[in-house]
Amino acid sequence: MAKPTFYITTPIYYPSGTWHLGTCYTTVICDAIARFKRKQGFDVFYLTGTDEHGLKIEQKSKEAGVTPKEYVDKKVANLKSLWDRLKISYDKFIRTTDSYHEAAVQKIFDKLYEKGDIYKGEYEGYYCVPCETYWTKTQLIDGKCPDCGREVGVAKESCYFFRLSKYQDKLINLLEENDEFLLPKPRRREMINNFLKPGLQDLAVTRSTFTWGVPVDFDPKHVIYVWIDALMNYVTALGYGGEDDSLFKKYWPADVHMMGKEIVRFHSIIWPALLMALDIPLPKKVYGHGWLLMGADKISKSKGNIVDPVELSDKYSVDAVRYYLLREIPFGSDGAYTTRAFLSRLNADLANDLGNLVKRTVAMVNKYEDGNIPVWSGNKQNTDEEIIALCEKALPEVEKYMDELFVPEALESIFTLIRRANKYIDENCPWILAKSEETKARLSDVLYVLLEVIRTAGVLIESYLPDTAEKIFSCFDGISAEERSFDSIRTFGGLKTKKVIEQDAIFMRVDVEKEIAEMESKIEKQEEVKEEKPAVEHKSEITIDDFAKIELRVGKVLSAEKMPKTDKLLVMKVEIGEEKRQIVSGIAKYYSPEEMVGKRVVVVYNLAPHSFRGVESQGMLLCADDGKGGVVLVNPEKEVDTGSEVR
RNA sequence: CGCGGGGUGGAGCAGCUUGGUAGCUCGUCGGGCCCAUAACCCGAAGGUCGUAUGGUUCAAAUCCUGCCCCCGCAACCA
Repeated sequence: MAKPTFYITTPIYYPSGTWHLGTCYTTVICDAIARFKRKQGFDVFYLTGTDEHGLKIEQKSKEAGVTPKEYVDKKVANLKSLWDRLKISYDKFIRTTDSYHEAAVQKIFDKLYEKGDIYKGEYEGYYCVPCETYWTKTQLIDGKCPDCGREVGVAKESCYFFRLSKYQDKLINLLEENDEFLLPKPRRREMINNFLKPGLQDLAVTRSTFTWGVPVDFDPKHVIYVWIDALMNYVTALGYGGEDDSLFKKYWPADVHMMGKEIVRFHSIIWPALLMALDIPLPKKVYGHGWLLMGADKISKSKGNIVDPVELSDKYSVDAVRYYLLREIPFGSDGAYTTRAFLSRLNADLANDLGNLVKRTVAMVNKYEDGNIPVWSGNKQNTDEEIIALCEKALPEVEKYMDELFVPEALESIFTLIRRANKYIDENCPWILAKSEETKARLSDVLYVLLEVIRTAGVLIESYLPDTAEKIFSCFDGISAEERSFDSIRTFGGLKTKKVIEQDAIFMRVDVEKEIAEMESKIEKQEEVKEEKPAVEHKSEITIDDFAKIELRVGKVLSAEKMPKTDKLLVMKVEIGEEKRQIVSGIAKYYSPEEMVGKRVVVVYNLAPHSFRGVESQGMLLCADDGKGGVVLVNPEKEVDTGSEVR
């Protein structure tokens, strides 16, 4: 009989920045799930990859002075080596620049077009000529290009649309009826209430403002945009739309699409709609996990994102990193990375509980049994029943959790067993049993029980921490494949190996305070370096005449109030000489209405009025970035009359 | 009233669906042990379970209501 299949995917990553710990989160979780399923006997296909097209890549590569392909090749090589480092057992790595993918995407596009689900229309928007970019009305800043600040014009362009609106009812139905499709549950309501219920608009699925992408084959001026290009990877990777679609036939529909919550929207609305249009069965599950937030560490906000997964792995082992990611972050909600939490977990669970358990047990077997693993008499005394029961129910429990994708809970079960074993040692005091001939038999049983628990833990933990399992197994001389299987731990007593080998500690304790101090000082140094050469992007040079076009005047805030239903907007009345103007500014997060009143400010006087949510703003306040995402008002150093010009 | 989640001992979480002993990990303190990685084991301190000392009930962390505060999504803005 053919094995049941299991198809799991990560999103495909966009190679425009650097890879950090957050990048690893989804991938490591999927890896643990994939390994676990394989071990359960599933025929697993684990897919990951990169989404390599788009304007940003085109721009970044231009800046770097290389071709887009060269640019992404380098990033992808980095990513692959990161995955290798973290022992990611993906079965396939798809790149949207792979030729089979590009060909399949074109084919899919054609098919949708022929079917009438894609049509050619007019895209109307605000176009900034120098930037060659369209903006929506809401993206414009004071009516100007958010990138360069220049005037934009209304432009029309032909463009292809996907009839997303056609699938609205089906999608609502899908999310409301199918409990399993989108998890965790709260995301479902978010999608329904925020996107589906208000109504879906057809989706522009091509661009002609950049060229780095898959062209529409019958209209090559247009490039297929991310929606179809990227999302389709989940099926093209299996050969859909290609010559050999045997993998597609075998593995589709996907069992789990795993992703961060920021892209749940695309996967739970656009993706199923596209599949419906193509008459492809829908994936069974879309899971949007929370984020690994950086820098909740008291140390400082900006420091967290310097955490480099490779560095952490080199310093503390790959499995320490994997364990932290799998164990510490509550799956549904967000978790924050802190160095202290990372090191505490490493110490408490991996070094103290697990590492030390293995070490002390093996040491005792060496000391009291000459390294020979005793034969278990089967006589159960004291707390034997309890620990044996725990051992036998460990796998079913872990399986139950893994079925629901509760990875941290699965690990918790394993460590409950490990902790129980440490207690078992104290309850039975093997060193006392070793003192008398009469208790030798009992000693042997106790040691056997311990070794069997350790083996069980090793078998269970292999999917999460492959290196650690290997280290545990290496303590058992010539352990068989059978003894490493799930089946061998369903009933207690499967340990058949004869001898034990003493190994180095699996995990060493670290001095938490010392390590944190070290990391801090290192981070400070890195920050100093950063300050020396800030990567500021400067605008192109202007003449004094250009500058003269801008009229800046000093104003005084007469009144200020928060604009209802917004977080960031303050509506102010500002006195500028004889005049009073209403100005809306996005500073509510940094300045309260009360503290604004009476403040002198610098106003861009001749800025065209712009309406925010129906409230007109007649000018703009000058603010400086504070470098931490906030803003600071610019005001005259000495008191001057309102209305006076700033030059 | 845009939508949703949450506020439980010093920290991070569970418990709430199906009201009735507030549980776990870390940290702190005391003890034990000596096989082991200053580790392991036991015990203790510490919680009016955001608030109204609101409502329902014999009984509420758990159900209902008002309010406050956090967070996410959306919106909006830098």
